[in-house]
Amino acid sequence: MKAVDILNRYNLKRTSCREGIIDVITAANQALSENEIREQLVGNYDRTTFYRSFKTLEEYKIIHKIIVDNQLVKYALDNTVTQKDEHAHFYCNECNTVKCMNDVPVQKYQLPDGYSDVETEVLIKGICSNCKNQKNN
Amino acid sequence: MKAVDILNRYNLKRTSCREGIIDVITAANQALSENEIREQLVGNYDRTTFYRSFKTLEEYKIIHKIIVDNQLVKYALDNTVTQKDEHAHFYCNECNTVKCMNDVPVQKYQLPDGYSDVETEVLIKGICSNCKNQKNN
DNA sequence: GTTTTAATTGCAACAATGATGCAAATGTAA
DNA sequence: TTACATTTGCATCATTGTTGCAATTAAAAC
Repeated sequence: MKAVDILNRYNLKRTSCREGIIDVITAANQALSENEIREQLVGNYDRTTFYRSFKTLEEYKIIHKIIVDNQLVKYALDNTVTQKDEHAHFYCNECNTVKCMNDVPVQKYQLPDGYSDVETEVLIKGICSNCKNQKNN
Repeated sequence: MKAVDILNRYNLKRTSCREGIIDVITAANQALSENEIREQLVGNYDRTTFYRSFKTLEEYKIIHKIIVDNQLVKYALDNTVTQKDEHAHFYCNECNTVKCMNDVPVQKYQLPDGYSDVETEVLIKGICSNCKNQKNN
């Protein structure tokens, strides 16, 4: 889906900053940090504008944050946009990339009596296939 | 285990700030935020000291952070100290508390070819038994 | 195409937080 | 009690999240 369509769907104004952020995230096959997105973005935006664009896109659940070790922040398109189910995230300890594992659904957890779950976040850390290959060569 | 013993085990100096932080976290039956810990702490410590104590305790894996929605930060004793297995965390959307679900082990996820996992973090969001009870009354 | 209106931008400014250098204070072991 | 290494508190700075406001821009109405 094109950035314009996504923005329209939520009645958000089509500004170049928002459109750019969505385009960059869509094009990437991994979650990107704020800086990685800024670098790939055409045009230079004020810090505040950039920050507010993210905030808006998050509020409307177009993108979502993934945090690793409470430091590294990466962004990816949200399920509501990609139409996929709740999925696990994978963080590679080698190359520090984050990927949405669309084929790895979040499992159901059996909670103690009285607890009810609404949503579950799963972050798997390890070595990605890319880095594994490089090690074997 | 007493705070002193924990510090000794890692050859960390027994300072009142470190000891206090560990004591407060140990006494609580839920994960606490930095402010919650500071409030319960006897004595007043400089912002930097407090911050550095946390950093040290985290480095030595005595405590660990749990982040919810990338905003709320809570701390709990680490597995290496409590001797428990990798467990899920539960965040209550009502009372905003975080608990270590020691009885809810992290499940194994089947990753795509080439990926290997080292560690998995699970955060389950929902309603805790306390809040559920209050609603039913 | 022009006008109108509401949302967005860029800027200034501030708060909160993470981080470091350094002298004074403290914990630990000799 | 002394000696040494670590930690503390303070000053200071960088980064990041946030808001108010006037200027600008997007979208809708004409």
